[in-house]
Amino acid sequence: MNFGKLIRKSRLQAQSGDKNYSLRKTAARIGIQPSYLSKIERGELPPPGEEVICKLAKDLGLDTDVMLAMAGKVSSELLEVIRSRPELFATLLRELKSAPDHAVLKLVREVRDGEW
Amino acid sequence: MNFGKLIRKSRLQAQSGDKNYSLRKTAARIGIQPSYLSKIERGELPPPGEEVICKLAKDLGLDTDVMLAMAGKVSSELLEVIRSRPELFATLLRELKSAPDHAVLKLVREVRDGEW
DNA sequence: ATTATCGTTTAGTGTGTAGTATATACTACA
DNA sequence: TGTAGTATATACTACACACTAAACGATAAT
Repeated sequence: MNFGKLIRKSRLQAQSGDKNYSLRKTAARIGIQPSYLSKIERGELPPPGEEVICKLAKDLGLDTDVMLAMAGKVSSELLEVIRSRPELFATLLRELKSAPDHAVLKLVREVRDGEW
Repeated sequence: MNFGKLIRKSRLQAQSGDKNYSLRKTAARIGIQPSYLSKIERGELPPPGEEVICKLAKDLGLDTDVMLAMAGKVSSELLEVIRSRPELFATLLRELKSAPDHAVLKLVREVRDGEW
């Protein structure tokens, strides 16, 4: 499932229960042209920029980070986290590159429990 | 200290012990025009792209991730790590955003000791 | 029937990124 | 004094990104 198809699928699903999810209405809420959204959904144009992706994800109830990833991007907020302490986070991410999900999740829990 | 100044400082330092670190020689090794390197060092142009930054860092013995951060960038390798499991790493990074260095380092050590 | 809404088509714009190429000017030294 | 090495100035290129605007044809509602 690529970016455009997922957007269209989610939008149509939303539309089935709420007629405000037509392509035009959705585009209007997001603040883009209907033609642009149409082309994105059909994959005629590549995914939009971060701001538009975030608005779309929010509007359609999708995970922002996943949608950004599908678009080949990473949230600028996360980039800033890395840039603020590049050596530290570069090391951590490289170590975790091939760690299994549960190992990463374990770390998340540890941090969440405030172990410092 | 900004990107250009650090490059120039490091290059001049290297040049004091090895005359192959003139602007021209360095640019030639990196594979860019001397004029371009000059402008970058003086901040007349913004920092170069990832590839050139990496070559420069390597050539001058600087940390690649730090230099990328100074240029407002993050290694495409690390971006790929995040994009491969966006929910997981987005959560982790947001949790660690305001964690002190030693807490992050502790995690690095844990992972390094292979705790899974 | 007509007007409203729908998705799509066609054509084009502005901005940023990542450089190249060539010419000029300074400085030391042999 | 000329020439080798150094830095800087000026001008330009090529391409990707992130969209806008207007009109078109089909379908559905009033």
